[in-house]
Order: sequence, then structure tokens, then C-alpha cells
Amino acid sequence: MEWTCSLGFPSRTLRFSRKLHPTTTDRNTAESRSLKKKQCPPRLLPPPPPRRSHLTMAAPSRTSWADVADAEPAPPAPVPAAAPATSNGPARADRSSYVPPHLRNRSSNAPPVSSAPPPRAAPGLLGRPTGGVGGRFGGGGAPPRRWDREPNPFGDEEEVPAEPVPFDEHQNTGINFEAYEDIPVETSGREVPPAVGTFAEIDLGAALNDNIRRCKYVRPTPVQRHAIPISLAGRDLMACAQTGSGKTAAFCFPIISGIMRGPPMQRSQRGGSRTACPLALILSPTRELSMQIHEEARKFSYQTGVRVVVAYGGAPITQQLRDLERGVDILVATPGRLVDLLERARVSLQSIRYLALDEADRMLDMGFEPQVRRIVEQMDMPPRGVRQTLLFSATFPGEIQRMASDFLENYIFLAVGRVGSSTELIAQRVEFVQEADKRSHLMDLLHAQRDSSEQGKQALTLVFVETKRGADSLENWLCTNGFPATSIHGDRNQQEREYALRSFKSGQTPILVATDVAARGLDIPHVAHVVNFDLPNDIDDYVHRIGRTGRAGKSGIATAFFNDNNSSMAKSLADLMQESNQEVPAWLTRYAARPSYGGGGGRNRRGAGGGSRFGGRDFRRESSSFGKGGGASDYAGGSSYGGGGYGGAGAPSAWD
DNA sequence: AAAAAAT
Repeated sequence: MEWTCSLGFPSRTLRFSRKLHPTTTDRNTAESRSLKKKQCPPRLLPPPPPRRSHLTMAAPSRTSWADVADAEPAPPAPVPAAAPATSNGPARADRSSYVPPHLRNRSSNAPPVSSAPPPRAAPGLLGRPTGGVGGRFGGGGAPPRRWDREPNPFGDEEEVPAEPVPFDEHQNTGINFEAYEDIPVETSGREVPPAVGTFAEIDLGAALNDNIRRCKYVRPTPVQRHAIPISLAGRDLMACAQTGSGKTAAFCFPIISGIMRGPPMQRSQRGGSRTACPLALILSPTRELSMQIHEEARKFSYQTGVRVVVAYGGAPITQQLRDLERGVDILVATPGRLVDLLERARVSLQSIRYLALDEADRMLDMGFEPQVRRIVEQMDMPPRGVRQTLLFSATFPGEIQRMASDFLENYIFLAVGRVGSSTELIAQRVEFVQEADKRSHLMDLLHAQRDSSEQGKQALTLVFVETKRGADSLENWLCTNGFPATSIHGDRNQQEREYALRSFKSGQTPILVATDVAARGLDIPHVAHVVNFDLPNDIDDYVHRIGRTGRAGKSGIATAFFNDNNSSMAKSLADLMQESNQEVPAWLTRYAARPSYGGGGGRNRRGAGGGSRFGGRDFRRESSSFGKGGGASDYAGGSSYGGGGYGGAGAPSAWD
């Protein structure tokens, strides 16, 4: 047993029960004392500089970071990988004294922190946008040799897939940028930094710009255009955005950029201590989503020296511990495993400068809220206002916004509409199917799908069911009847889950039966058809599910099986389809009109928030405390949400 | 009522 346990914890059982009922007094328990005790070594420099003000951002330096790096002679003299501690030299007041995060531990094989202080940055470097990281990051020339060993996450020169892959898995950048032109955008909050139009206007640095090019991102999506300047200005952010449109990049770019230009003394992990101290934490609700974010973040941080590590449950913890020991700047995690790591004192949050919650409304709903609150408020994470907090989600009900505002300080609210201004890209169908007929009905759909497919490229079909048992049962039935199906749900082990997802993505098993574990965030290219075999009880879940298709400007089909068990969904489903310019079957309209189902909408709380199901409005606007507050509204491309309730504006749905 | 998330 870990020493912290025997020292600080009476028993595992007690710890578990306390987790379920966290109290503010946890701060002073033996547990948290032991956490404090096992902390990262003291900083050699004061805490991070105050975040740059909006004013700084409003008038950005015209000199780009890359330009400066270019202008310098920049001798990227290849340094031996195992450079001795002294090779970095004492602190000098020039840019080349910067030590990229991933190299900061290289020298610490031998010297304890006390005997050999690592190089410090020149004070003038801190927070200077043009200070950059000097010649080492190059001005667009060949990357320094010492990074050549970093595996290329873009898969350019390596990793021939073991099996034939029908679809190019790396071709995940087929975003239809044209479709983003007239998307409605709304921002509110004090002194909102102006949006940018191109990546060139954003001072992200040469290395990051290279990766943006490798990703084939031509220009920023609306989410990126707005969120990146806001984040670079140091502001907290609550953003509603569509996943397929580059949401991950919208919070990763500023984080990576901020870490690269930040004070270099913040070591991810120092010799002698086994406690990793990441500078950024990204939380997500499912393991697969964490994996996906990690993969994306690794691409963005390729050859930047910024280390990204992922930690989630269901997988052996040993590899994750090894990864953490090698140093971590950005930690992507699911809550449970992170709590485990914190209890083992293998991770400390004391150096966190950036906190990002993906699918933030899910992270703050009943199931996750206690854990997340514990991580954010009852561990050693710097308080709001000191760290920078970025919340991203598609749906942000007023009450969740209110809860989320506990984590934020003077934040900006950003809402970005979807591609094509409605779900017209997703053809939604609803069919009345009795429970007993569902399987044969599904078979008809799959047959039709198979017949219409071309070149042996079976289109991917994602089938959502309500229960884990139902998923197993349906998968089994499909396989028995000759359909290549697999399944993903929480009762399958992690290996099975990951294999199922890979097999589906590659087209090897073009039918995936899933519970809601796959409803959010997962970016699976080429999903042509989403079948709601069992409708969810919450219209928001429906929106997330059908959003697995019709992504990034491509079209898709969503079919729902409706019967008497779904009566509570009739009204909200009919409304949603109407708002999305879909043809609503007459029987559904009649169904929805029945008084007993009128209020419907699953457990949708449409009450206080003014019926804003998608949280497209800043909840602060509903209260007096917000005042005039600048109220900076910005409607890109002339579209707008319309005057009335957001729900009626024709822009909802399929927000991830 | 179900799903997810720690061992």
C-alpha cells in the first residue's frame, strides 16, 4: 500500500464514503494534509505572471512570434539528447535560455533540486508575446534534431496500419469550412476580445503554426476565431460549440501556446519527487473521449516540447504512472482515475494554470458534479481567477451555467451556432415501431443501407440503445443474422471498448451498437446513419446522439424508433424536428398535441431559463446582476438567433 | 430509470 494511505487514511472504505459526501472541511482532513505534504518542490520563481489583460490583447503586437524567431540567427545547434546538467548553462538574459518543457527533466538524472538550480528565464521573458522561445523552436526551418525521436502523431512516415483500412483514418480534417461562413455567434461578458479571421492574426508561435498546417487547417472555425483570442487574453470562458468544428483545438491551441511562452521554471516533474505537476488539466466524461482529446492534443503539440499525458480508468495504471513520471504539461483525464492519482499523490494540481472541462454540462450533472467539484475545489488546484478556466459544451442549461460559474471568474460567454444554420444536414426520421418489431425494422434499414453502399465501402451505422444489456443482446442478434456488428458500453472492459471503436472506425465492423457512452464528443468520420433503436428520455441526449453524423458539413441520416414508451418525448422531438426544418409525421404531431404529453421533453427543465434548451444564452442575462455588462453581441455573417427564445430560432440541434 | 466514472 502506498505510504500516503497508511499515513493519512484510516481505510479505503472511509475514503470512499467521504468522497460521496464531500464537505468543505475536507480541506483540513488528514487526507488533504498528506496531499500538501507530498507536493511538488518549491518554485524557483514566483507564481505565473498575472494574466494579460484584455487591453493587451486588443492591441496585439504586430510582430509575430514566428517572425521574431525567423529574424534571429537562431542557431539550433543540435544538443545531445542526454545533455549534462550544465549544458543548459546558467540563466542568461536572452531567449535561448528557455528550456522547453520536455527537456526540463533531461538533466535531472543526477542533481537534486537544491544543488543544481535549473536555468531560469530572464524576467523580461515572462508573458511577452514576442519573447517566444528563441531560436530553438526555429523559424520554420528544419526541426531541431533532438526532437526527431518524438513519434509523429500525423502518421506521415510511419505506422502502416496492420490491417487494410477502408477509410483513411487520418483524413479527419475534411471540415467544410465554407459551411461555417454565416454561422450565428453570440458573445457576452465584459470587454470581449475581438475575434480574428485567420490563424495568421493569432500569435500562436511557429511550432504550433506548423502543426496547424499539418492538420490542414486552412483557417479558424468560428469557435476558434472567438475562443482563441479570448483564451489568449487570459479570460475565463464558457463556450457552446460543436465538436466537429474544431472545439478541441479551440481550447488546446491557447493552452499549448500559453505553456510554451510561459515561465520556464515550471517543471512538470522534478528529480526526487514522484509527484507530477501538470500545468493544464483537461477533464472529459468518457474514457474514449479523453483518448480522442489526447490524440488531438498530441498532434497540436508535436515538436513544441509540450508533453501531453492521458489518464483514464479501465486501463493499467502502471503505464500512465510511467508517462507521468516522464513529465507532463497537459494532463487529459477522466475524473475517477484522476482522483485515484491525486490520492496516491502521483499528481498534484498545484501548478495548474489552465483547467478545461469538455462536455462541461455533463461534467456538472448529477453523476459527475461531486467528483469534479472535489477535483476543482477541494484539492490543491489554484482558485478561480488564479488559474484560467475554459468550459466547453453544446448544451448549457441555465442551472448548470449557474453551477459552472462557481469555477469561473469574470468570464465570457460564447455561443456558436452550427454549420448550415440548422440540422438540415442531418435528415431526421421518426418511425412508429412497436418494441417487438424493432429488430426486423432495423434489419430492413440495414439491408437498404447495404444495398445503397458502393465499392464495398459499407457505410457506418451507429445504433443507440438504452441499456447495456440491450446492447449486448442486439449485437448478438445482429451477428447471428449475418450483420458485422460490435458494441460499446460500460460493462465491456476497456480493451473491448477500444477494439470495438477501432473496428467500427476502420469499417471492419460497420455496425456499432452503443449506449450513451458513445453519445457525446466522439468524432467518428463516415458515420452515415444514426439509429435511435431506443429513444433516450432526454431530448438533449437525442441531439448529442444524432450529432455523431452529419458532422463537419457532411450530411447524414438519423432514424428514431418511436412507440408508446417514448410518449414523454413526443412534444420535444416534434419541436426539435420542426425547428430543424424536418418533416414531422402527422401522427407524431397528433401525439405531441395530446394534453398529457404537452409539457413533455423528457426531464427537460425548460422552466426558469426561459425555455433555452440549448443554453444558447448567457444565464447572467436573465438576472439583474449582469447589468448592462457590455453586452457585446456579435453576429457573424448577418445571421442571428432571432428575437424570440433561442429554441425557436431554427439554429438548435446537433450541437455537440 | 439508465448511463458514465476508480480498484
